[in-house]
Amino acid sequence: MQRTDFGEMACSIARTMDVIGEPWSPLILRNVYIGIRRFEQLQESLGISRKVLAERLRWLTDQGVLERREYSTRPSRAEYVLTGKGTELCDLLLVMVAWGDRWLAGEAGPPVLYRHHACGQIGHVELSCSVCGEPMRATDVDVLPGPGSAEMYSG
Amino acid sequence: MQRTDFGEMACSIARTMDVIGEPWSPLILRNVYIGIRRFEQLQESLGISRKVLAERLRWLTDQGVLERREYSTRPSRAEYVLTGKGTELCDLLLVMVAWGDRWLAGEAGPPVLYRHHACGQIGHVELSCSVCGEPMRATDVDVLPGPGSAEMYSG
DNA sequence: GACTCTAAGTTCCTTGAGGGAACTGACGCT
DNA sequence: AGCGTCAGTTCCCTCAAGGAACTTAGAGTC
Repeated sequence: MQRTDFGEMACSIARTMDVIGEPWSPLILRNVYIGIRRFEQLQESLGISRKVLAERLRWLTDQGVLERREYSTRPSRAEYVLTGKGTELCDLLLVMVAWGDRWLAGEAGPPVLYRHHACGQIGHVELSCSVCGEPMRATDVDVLPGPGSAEMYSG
Repeated sequence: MQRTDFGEMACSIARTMDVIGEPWSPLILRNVYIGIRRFEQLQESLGISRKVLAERLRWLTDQGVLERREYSTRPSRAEYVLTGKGTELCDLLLVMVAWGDRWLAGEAGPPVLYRHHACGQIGHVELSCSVCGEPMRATDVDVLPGPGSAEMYSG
């Protein structure tokens, strides 16, 4: 639907939304991440239209987030795997999960749990500063124009 | 456009997407966050259709992410401010910025910089575990069904 | 060899959401 | 009275999502 081209905006949020902002894209990414890699499986597990799924997979592949890997050439059979770029995008999903669990899960509790390899505990992600390691949230930062800014407030 | 109702899925990613997954929503949130709070300012700064802006503001207000605050009743003049729920959602934007800056910024560099209050340095967010504080990324976790899961792989 | 099954898409049609421009209502200013 | 501002609403058009059916190409079975 998105006739406005977010990809050209001088804003990393808009540009990120351009890549995975379409509905379904994060869910496709999530499923590939947990091991659902093939067209048929993705279609069934998500209940997505085959047409839209094909479009999204092509887009995500074009963007370098997924890689289409043929495990059979005749007939053409493929699975989709995360690239490095795509794997880092899954970090974003963890943050969405943390927020969704906190604000939208309701009585039933979180639908999925994440066990951290390092400590073996069930936890969620928190944000910290890449420089000092202290917590870094939206309320803890000042926003300044950077080198790639076209104009004030556009990025 | 989204005829599929993500809000009812047993998946925190889908439910989060239901709240801010529509195009423009994250950008509206971002602008409110940096102080662009009024209809006219939002419309002009984003170049969004007035119709769509009105729809999004109503939706985000209904979801408890924004609060419509009238600063004049006659005539009706309002500004939109972030609720606690909405402020925490801005953390998600910081992660989108970090990814977008890293993978999409190109030659020009990041369009916006974020200075951390605690250390005064320009940095970006990194993800850490709420339990042990060590880095926690998509590659560092196991995914397990939780109490609110309807079925395997649905959340 | 014909029949069925599977996987990965593609094609076609309908509906509804996004975009844009114009309009509205209520006031303030001069 | 006339213009400007703000916060929307209304109208129309186009294009994307949803869904079902179709296609292609081989594998397995009788």
